Amino acid sequence: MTASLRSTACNPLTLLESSSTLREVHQIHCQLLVRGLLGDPPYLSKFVAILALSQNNPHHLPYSRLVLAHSPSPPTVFALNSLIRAHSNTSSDPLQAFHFYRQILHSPSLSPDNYTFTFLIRASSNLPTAAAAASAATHAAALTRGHELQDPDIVTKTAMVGAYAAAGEIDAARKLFDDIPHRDDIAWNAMIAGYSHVGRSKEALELFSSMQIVGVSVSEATIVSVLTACAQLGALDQGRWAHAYIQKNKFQLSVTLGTALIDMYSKCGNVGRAMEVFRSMPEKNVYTWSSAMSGLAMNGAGKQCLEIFDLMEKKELKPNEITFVSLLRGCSLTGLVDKGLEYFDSMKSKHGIEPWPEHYGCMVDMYGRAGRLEEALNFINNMPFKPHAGAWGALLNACRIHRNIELGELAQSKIMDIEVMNDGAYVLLSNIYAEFRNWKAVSTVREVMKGKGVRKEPGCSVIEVSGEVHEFLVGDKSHPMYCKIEAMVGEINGRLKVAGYEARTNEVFFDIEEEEKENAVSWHSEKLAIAYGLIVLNEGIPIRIVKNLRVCWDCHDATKFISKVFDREIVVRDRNRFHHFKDGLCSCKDYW
DNA sequence: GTTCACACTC
Repeated sequence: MTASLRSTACNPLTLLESSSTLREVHQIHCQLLVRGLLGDPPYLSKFVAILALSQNNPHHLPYSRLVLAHSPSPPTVFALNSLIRAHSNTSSDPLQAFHFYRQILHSPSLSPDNYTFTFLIRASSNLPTAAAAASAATHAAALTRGHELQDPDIVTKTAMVGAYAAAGEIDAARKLFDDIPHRDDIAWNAMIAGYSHVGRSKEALELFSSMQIVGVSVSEATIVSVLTACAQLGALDQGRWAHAYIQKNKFQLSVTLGTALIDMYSKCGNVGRAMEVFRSMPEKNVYTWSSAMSGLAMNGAGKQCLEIFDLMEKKELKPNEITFVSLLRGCSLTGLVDKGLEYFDSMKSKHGIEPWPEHYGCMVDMYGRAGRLEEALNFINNMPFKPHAGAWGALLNACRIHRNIELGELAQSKIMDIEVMNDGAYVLLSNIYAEFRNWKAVSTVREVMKGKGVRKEPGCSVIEVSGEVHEFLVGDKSHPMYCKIEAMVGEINGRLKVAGYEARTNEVFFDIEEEEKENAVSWHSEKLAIAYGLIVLNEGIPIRIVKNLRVCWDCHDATKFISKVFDREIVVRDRNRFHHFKDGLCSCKDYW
């Protein structure tokens, strides 16, 4: 042993930080007892804190609780704060944090401080339900105001902004944020992250530009949230800008930042660039690999997705559940059924990972898309737990693709047993009836929906033009350039007709309100967005659209024609994958 | 001490 190592070893607490087995911890604990160091409350607190926050072994946290419970001297706020922090970070039971909080409140000699509240708020935001988290956050806020903490510091307030956002109370978070007198960069980051997190991406980007106008410094965390927002919106221009910002300001390409970049490029349809980032990253973790795989899968590069996974195995990196969701989706979207089954079986046998309902859903989807409906049904019937709505949903979607009414009706009724208000299930079933031109059945489904108060989620498409995001809804007339857009849709329809395109109206009859039925085909939101793109984007610039729902057959056909007739590349990201349209063809090969 | 990354039948 070298001299420097020996001197480190002399400090038991330093040694404790790297201990990964309970045996080592026992030895250090004994040593401290023998040397009488634990009689000193600050020393004891430090011991408890290091142990509680150690990520080396899941048994360290319970052990730290025992140490504190059996100590002769009363706990300090520091020790209890550390336990609250430990339970707010990693514990699967954040409610435990409140147990230690009560201990502070009940002790006559202790009172909570700003640290206590910061960690408690963090614990609140990790509670399982949004309602619980919201009420806990409110509680913490009330306590903070009622307490001698008349003026909670900016750290506590920032944590509260994050807690409200995590609870889905984003407007309450914004109110808190606006009330912080001297907002620092971290407070701005928390608010931007909050918007990104709940999917209010446009507001995230708007707040980011205000942040720059005010002149607050931009950090890695800011850019990560901005990239997340760009990914959700499919805002490639702004995402590229953020990437350039990273390079110009010489930010280190950390694992988090690189992963966010991969995700952004993938979700903006530029998977080639995503893979360049992936290859250039000096350090990667399971998030990085999973993101790359998911990006390849959603862009239809199933083979490469599998290659990445094989490479990961070769490097003996441990995949997690999400890696397998990405992998199985890759297999599913490219029709690699047998390979998919092999991977699915290897989850348990080779990697010791118990499949989630989502993995079963992917398998059902995989068999179903391939037209192997009986096997898909078998897979559902042999699930080790009660099939969730998603498994039946995958089957129902397969029944739509492969036109199977009987099985479709079964799947739909199973979904109704689980989720009465599942609008997607009604729409899929009615689309199956429509394929068979059974309008009576279509209108029955419609009546049932009406009777139960189920509404179809409205279609919405967004397009980014020179860094600005434009949103279109079905039949939306609110855009300032609506007149020109309307004229362009007319031109599109005219030129498509000449080119031999015929509208398929089967599916759309159900999609919109009765009175709009006539024009429905022309007015699906992506058509408005494409028309707008044709008006404002110069020739040769691809039109990129992001849609919240699945593309309907008609729009898919029409977009193929548009790509040929207008000689324009069109990239559409629908609810779960990309369609790259060029010269009258689509990258999905009509398989989605 | 506070802010940041992967998926999900649709």
